[in-house]
Amino acid sequence: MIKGIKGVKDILPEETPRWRFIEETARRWAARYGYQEIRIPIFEVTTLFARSIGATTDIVEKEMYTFADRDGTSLTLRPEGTAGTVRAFVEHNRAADPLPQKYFYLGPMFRHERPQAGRLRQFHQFGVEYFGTQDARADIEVMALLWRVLSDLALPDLTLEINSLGTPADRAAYVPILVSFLKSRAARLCANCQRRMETNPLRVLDCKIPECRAATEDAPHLTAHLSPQAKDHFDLVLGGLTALGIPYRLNPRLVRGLDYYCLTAFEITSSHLGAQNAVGAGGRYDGLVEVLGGPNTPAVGFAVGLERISLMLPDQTLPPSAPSVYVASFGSEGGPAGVLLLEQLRRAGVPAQSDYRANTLKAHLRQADRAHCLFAVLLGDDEAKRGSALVRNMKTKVQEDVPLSELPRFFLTAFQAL
RNA sequence: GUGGAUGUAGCUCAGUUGGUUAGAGCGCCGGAUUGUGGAUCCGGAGGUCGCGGGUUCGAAACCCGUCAUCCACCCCA
Repeated sequence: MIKGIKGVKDILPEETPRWRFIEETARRWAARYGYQEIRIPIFEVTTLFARSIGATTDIVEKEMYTFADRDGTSLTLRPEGTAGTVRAFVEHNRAADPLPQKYFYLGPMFRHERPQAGRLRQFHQFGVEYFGTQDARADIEVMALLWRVLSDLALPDLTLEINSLGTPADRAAYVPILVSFLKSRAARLCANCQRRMETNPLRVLDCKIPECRAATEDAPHLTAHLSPQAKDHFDLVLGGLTALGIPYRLNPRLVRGLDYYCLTAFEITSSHLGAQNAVGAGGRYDGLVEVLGGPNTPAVGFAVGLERISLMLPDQTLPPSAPSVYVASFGSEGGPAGVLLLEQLRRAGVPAQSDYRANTLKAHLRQADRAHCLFAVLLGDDEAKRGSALVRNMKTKVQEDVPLSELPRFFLTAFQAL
């Protein structure tokens, strides 16, 4: 038996309604905030990701699905959506069009990791990118949009954590201060953090090991070393969140993994997700457009994991499924009449189904029950002869005789009344 | 890439110190009710016991290997 690829899941019909609901909610809120959909390719030239995400990040170093095209060009399945969106922005010279520009995307991403709860090799993200202003209100808007989507979905126990990574210059000035502090505590740090001290000192602050956290308890905070501009920006962002009634928690240890972030960095976590507790994350990446060959264009954005949302989405949040009619036709005259009726109902816009295997009324009604149909149309030879059918309300069991020609209108009005 | 747990019917799981034709519940199909669903009762279909090797008179069970899934580490959405 040929099986699916490790970490790549089928989304079966039982689950597609919840996915559609999540996607529709995301689209609805994106539209309300004035974001337009962009559809970018699922694969790109490898160097795009290496350059934008950062050559030394885990994603680029060991998690990309990379393969050679026939001419030898190295291609990669997209591990995230920002790189492609920015590439499209630059390639189509969108910066020449009026700014700001606000995009959203929705779709599969690929990372070669060991699967785990809330982590797959093909997973799905909803993300937005706001191009063209450094104004803190853009940061606020993006976070508000994310908060609204997740709140609308009634996801439990969400926390918005926020930090400022400062400007690149701020970080350059801060890192030596942090490193010298870490060196003084090196003995108390785990082996990983000892290594991270060299490769990515900021990450040491985000280590989950209690000993490391204790050792870095009184580490100097980046937020205490912000330039005046960065500090102002951060204060405006926090003030804006408060004004909009969006609760947040300052997390000076929060560091985003991707190279391109600056200033605002945020993450929404939930305690209902197991070890992978981040639902979504984002931040500002003012330098990225330029890095990818475009004009200097500030930008903010976020991405959320749809699998992680789905894991948390309470069933009660889902809207009820669309009402449907079951056609229970049988007999030498009822059978053919049922086939016609099915087609007429469907063409009139009434969802209608039947089971062609069923030969008895009992079998038909069992199917109607199982399919949760609101009505069953009982159509045997007697009914076919007189040109009508019995409409049975599956809940109340009340039956009434309705002429065949009037059935489409009958159901349209019945469904409208729901 | 590392560690741990688990692989028996479509699903959830039993299966005694190794011992005949491998079981249950749910689900599915049919009957009891020759034109009325869900409940009940009865019957039926459905299995390379993950795969390969080994030990043994005999393996679902024990050993080795392998694959897969899940969870965790790493990292991240």
